[in-house]
Amino acid sequence: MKGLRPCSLTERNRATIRDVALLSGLSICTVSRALRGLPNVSEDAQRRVEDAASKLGYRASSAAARLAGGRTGSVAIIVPRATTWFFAEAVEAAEEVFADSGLDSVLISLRGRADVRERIFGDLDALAQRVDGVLLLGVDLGDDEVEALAASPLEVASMGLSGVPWDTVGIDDVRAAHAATSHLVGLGHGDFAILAVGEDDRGTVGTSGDRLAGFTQALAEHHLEVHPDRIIKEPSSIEGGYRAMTELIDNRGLPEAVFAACDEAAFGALKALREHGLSAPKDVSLIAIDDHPMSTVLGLTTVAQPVADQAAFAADLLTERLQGRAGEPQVHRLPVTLIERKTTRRPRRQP
Amino acid sequence: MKGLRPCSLTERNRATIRDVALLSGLSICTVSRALRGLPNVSEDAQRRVEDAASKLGYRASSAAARLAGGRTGSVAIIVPRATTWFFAEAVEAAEEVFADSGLDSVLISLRGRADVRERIFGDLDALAQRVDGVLLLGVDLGDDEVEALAASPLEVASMGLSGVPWDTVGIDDVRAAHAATSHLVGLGHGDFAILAVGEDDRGTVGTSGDRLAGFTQALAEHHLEVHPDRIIKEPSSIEGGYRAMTELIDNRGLPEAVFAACDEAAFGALKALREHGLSAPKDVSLIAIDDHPMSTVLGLTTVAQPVADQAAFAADLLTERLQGRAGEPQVHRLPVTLIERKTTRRPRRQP
DNA sequence: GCGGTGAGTGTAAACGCTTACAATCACTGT
DNA sequence: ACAGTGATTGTAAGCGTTTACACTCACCGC
Repeated sequence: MKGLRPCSLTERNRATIRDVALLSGLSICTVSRALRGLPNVSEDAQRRVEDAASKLGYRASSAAARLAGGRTGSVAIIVPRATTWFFAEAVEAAEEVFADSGLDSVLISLRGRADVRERIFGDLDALAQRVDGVLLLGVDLGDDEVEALAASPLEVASMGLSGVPWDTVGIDDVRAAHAATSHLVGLGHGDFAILAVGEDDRGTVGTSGDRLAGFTQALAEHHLEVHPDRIIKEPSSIEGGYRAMTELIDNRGLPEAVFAACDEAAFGALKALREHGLSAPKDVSLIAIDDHPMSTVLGLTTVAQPVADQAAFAADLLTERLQGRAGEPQVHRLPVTLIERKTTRRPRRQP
Repeated sequence: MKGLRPCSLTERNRATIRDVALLSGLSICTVSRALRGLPNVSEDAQRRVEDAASKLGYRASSAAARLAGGRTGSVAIIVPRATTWFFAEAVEAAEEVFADSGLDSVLISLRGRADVRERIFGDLDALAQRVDGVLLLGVDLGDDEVEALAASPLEVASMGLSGVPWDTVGIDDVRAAHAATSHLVGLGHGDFAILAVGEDDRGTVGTSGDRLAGFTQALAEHHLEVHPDRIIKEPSSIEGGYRAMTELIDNRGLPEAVFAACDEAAFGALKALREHGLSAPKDVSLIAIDDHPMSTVLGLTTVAQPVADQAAFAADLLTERLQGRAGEPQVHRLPVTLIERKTTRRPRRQP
């Protein structure tokens, strides 16, 4: 207690840990430990520190803490795109969880820009310098990226990813697609198509791949085969859905029932239908996955998934890891529910 | 499983400014100056520093820079909500600008939570400790908040705010509403309503207030008065628009033409119409402001505003401020364009 | 009594940068 | 010649934490 010269804290300067030490009559070190809830602090000391800190309105400098080897107090939320409803919803839910834990959320949108992706995953050390952990929302990762992330000092959690060596939460996409398709089959349809399953250089993988699998599987269970012609590979977006449905109408022939990979693709499909003087469910049954807020407006039948819940859950898991939870990576699948609205119905059998 | 990780890689230490100094044969101080583009560095020194830095893959530690009184290298993007299309679009555009300038974007969503708002604006020092600047996207500020922000060391820029002592960009909401309303008038309608102009404890202010003003003004120019009954105060959301239109249909009587404060409100209105067996433009002309991606799907006539451009512009202004630009705060208004689609048409005059 | 133990506390050295201030050096005008 | 000047460079003192390590005391079993 002798090395500390009294430091008059003026009104412009924040109180430092030193001021707290002085006021509480303890050393900086003890204060630091007390503040962080570390062991080996007597109850008396703990109380004195807390009193002094609150009296001074003390708030630790994150910069100093970070530099001294502590944590940065922030996490990165990485998304492929930030503009779609799905990701906006997920980002906000995650941000809320982090904010409530006192963590700053650094948003990183890949925006489909290869240079951005490169910049981030190519230098994870740089990222690790600025954040403690990474929350991946719907980012499809290459093996090399998974490896790099796992090897980095960063804690990681993800949403909508599987087979990764960290905590992850999502829905069972195969099952969701299966449910949607089964609904279509149950209605009595006989001719099916699947819309807007995206494709990247590794083929139809990830979410799209799973949904296609669920679709195929459900049909197979009813001894129905899927003609390759009925699988329209377009991005899972309004535009993609629009182009896919247009292709169906113009060239491949309208099926009785259509399963769109996501609600937004279904919206695009609806637009294409309308432009051709067609509509659902009159001319075709249409179902999707998501339950976008616009789906209720358009009466779209869909398999609802809890987007915010998934993201919040994943954010929680990451937060816990950052607080030191150890153990095997967890995998959680949240349930989905079919919401029947007005774009699906039994086919009218032609005479 | 976290089983095998190359320890050597993880343990590796980054190059520090010291290493650069050593390699270049210059002092730390000179290196620091060279790296930051400060004056009083010879061309020779500059080159040597750059060579050494790139050879070592040097990246400054933001934590250390921050602690030493320099900049944090990050900015806060504050939004009232992150889940709507409007804000998602704006956030991503801003994030892109910041990322390209090497700035981290810390996302803060107010989420309508008073405690969050309090936490942020009540302790701007804490925020200033973690970010260099703040970008406000569509956040309606109280006078006290404007004052606090202006008094803080933070650089500030905003989108969709006026009368503030910092750079701001937006559209002319009065004029946009005027254009929308004039379109309705030009079509020959005689009975108008405005939907989903939000209201907070200070009355109808900000964007909603301006749009209401533009509406009233356009009608006044044609010697038309607005009955208070025809101003439906509800939040500018799908739900709000739905409730507003329902109120109109059920209780106040369907007008000939409706101006919704934003596209999403119009979507809600469309839903209400459909539920009553009505539709636009058959039973009512409907126009809004925004040009949401779903508007093309639904054929909504609207006044398009460049959301991403506004946000990017504001982000640019903030970036420049952070780089030392001085001068009077700038105010920019970006142009809007009326997009006529299928929810508006001339009234069929009853006999 | 005595080394051993462990909880509670303090000392001081990092952490990697910024920045006053001092130092150097070639010119300048007188 | 010589103080003055301005451009360039170096020295070293912080910035506010964390943390390895040392220290002080009961208190223990023997």
